[in-house]
Amino acid sequence: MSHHYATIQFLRQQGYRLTPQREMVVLAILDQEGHFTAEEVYRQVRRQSEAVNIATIYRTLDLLCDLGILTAFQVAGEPLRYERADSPSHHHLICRQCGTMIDLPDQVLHPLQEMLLDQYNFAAEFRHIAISGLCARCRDAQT
Amino acid sequence: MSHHYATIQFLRQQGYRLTPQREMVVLAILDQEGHFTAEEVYRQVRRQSEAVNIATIYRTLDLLCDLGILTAFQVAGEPLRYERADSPSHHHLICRQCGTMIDLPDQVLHPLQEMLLDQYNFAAEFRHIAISGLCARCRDAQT
DNA sequence: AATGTACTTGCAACTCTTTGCAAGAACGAT
DNA sequence: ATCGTTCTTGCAAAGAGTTGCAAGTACATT
Repeated sequence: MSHHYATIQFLRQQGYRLTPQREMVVLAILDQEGHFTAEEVYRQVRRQSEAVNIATIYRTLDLLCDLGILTAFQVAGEPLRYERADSPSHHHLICRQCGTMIDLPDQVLHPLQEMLLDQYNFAAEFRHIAISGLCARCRDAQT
Repeated sequence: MSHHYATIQFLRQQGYRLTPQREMVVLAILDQEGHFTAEEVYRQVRRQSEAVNIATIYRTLDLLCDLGILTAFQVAGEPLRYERADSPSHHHLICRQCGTMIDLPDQVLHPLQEMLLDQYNFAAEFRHIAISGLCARCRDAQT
């Protein structure tokens, strides 16, 4: 899903119509690195064309999430962020005090995942989670 | 923290002023069982007095979170929910196929919590999390 | 009890996101 | 190439929550 044409084709395959707006959004998100907000995609798209409404951006990003091309996550109090689903799976530690975000590799959750499968017979799917807490500095500052 | 007077005193101890608005919010949340939204607290408080603004409700709930009297959590796509911090911590496994909810004792997350503290120096706070995945039955049905 | 200051509140405006609805457009069928 | 259906979009308004600012008030000080 790294080339925009593949994504466009996939859209059509799923029975969605190919509109210029959707194509521009797809192009814009392939340009982004890491995670991005709807607002950022909007600004990027607007550089190409005035004729796009922010509501369409939101709807398209939502659609791309449903199709598994994007994943979304939210840091409390901040706008929703999107990320390409083909980027390596990872999670975030977010300090509730200072807002620092620490990237967390996927495998950190493997032990928990195995445990839930063993003891609860439940196949947990951690797509893109954000764990809230206190970072080292804010914890030190508190005491 | 089960009696409202204790909470009120605690507020004052921390250097916050005791206003009728804050007292009414504290009384209202002690009335609630389980989790509740800002809107629900607002309605409850409005039954006592017209003279409270929704912004004050939000600010007070926010303050009570900071003080550790409440915790907040959000189910995606739903309004933020608050819960008394002294209620027993509970988590859920939610099957994305059949919707079954499995209760999860708090200590299940302890190993992960310790690991994050050890290796990332991050004090994770798991309050009322919902883990999505597939339960045993739906997994069997799929193969 | 009156006063001053700093904290709080109410209000209105604003941010982020979603939604209803009518107008517009993609695309399969003719 | 045209038509019709159905999907999409733009627009405006609404929902959820936050914020700046001026007015109000709790509380320590006198």
